[in-house]
Amino acid sequence: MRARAQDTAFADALADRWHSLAVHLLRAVRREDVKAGLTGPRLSALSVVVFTGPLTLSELAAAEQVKPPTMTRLVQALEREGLVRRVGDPDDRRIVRVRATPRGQAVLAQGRARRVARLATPMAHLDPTEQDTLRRAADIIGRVVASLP
Amino acid sequence: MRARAQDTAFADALADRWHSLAVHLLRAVRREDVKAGLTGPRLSALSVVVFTGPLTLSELAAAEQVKPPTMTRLVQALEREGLVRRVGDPDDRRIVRVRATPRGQAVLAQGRARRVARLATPMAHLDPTEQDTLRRAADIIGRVVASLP
DNA sequence: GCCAATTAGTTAGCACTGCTAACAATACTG
DNA sequence: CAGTATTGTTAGCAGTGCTAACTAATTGGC
Repeated sequence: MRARAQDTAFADALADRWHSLAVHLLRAVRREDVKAGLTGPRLSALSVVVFTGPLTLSELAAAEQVKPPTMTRLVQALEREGLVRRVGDPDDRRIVRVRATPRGQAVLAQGRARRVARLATPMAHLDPTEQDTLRRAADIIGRVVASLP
Repeated sequence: MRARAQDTAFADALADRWHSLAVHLLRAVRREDVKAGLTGPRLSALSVVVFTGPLTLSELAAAEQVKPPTMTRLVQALEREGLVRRVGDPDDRRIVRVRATPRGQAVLAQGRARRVARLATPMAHLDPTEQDTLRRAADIIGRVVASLP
């Protein structure tokens, strides 16, 4: 059994490393987003709308971990560009449902392809063992991140 | 040998997953940065100044992958808060060297500890096999990210 | 049924980051 | 020395994110 101090130091080093990796990964990927003609947050929100289907504005804000006023503005921008449509709910007229237009779906598919390709290309060249390590690590990191308050 | 299409699809899924993880990891960590009284970019710049020692403004901008005007503003903010000092170079008077003050070093140490702790705590509770997976995955992701243009 | 409390979304205004373009000051070079 | 290159700054823009304050609609208690 390792001493507690050593465990902590090891975990600190891991945490530091992963933080740094996240920063660099995102910086690299974000450059690609620009080419889609959409900023990161807009592309990300559009992605949720496309894949999760019509959502209320609040649901979308929660999914993107953003406050409602911020999402209002993102949706306005997406709507101005014709990528998304706001549909009122007949039963509860306070509610705004957001759904992707066909053009929104197309733009997302392209932007996503570009963005993912940037990471996917080097990942496709890893050997199968390494790919498997990444798959398992993703689950672990996913749990760690999900556990954060 | 697997078909090319399958390899690509697997790598795409991995890439997508890691992109999403990076976004969520950083969002969680950034909340901690706020408690340091510093925003993410300022803390990050301060970190480079503290660990890499005195740097010119351009070097700092390059290290943070940001354009000079952005770094000028970050350094101004850090200087206003007494965390950093700008020192002119006697040999080349165009140059501004940025160095951390003792207070800057102290603030960084605290903020960094808080930020890292947020990730390190759940990571310390992983079993050793999982920690090892993360360590190996970090190297792989590091190589992938480093390979990006 | 009606008024109060709650809920969904919006508007306004702020701080911050990041960019480009244009500029000043200094250093280098033919 | 004149012209060019480099370093850093200022100005002004677009975008994100927040809180506070507001409107409109729904729900609950009486």
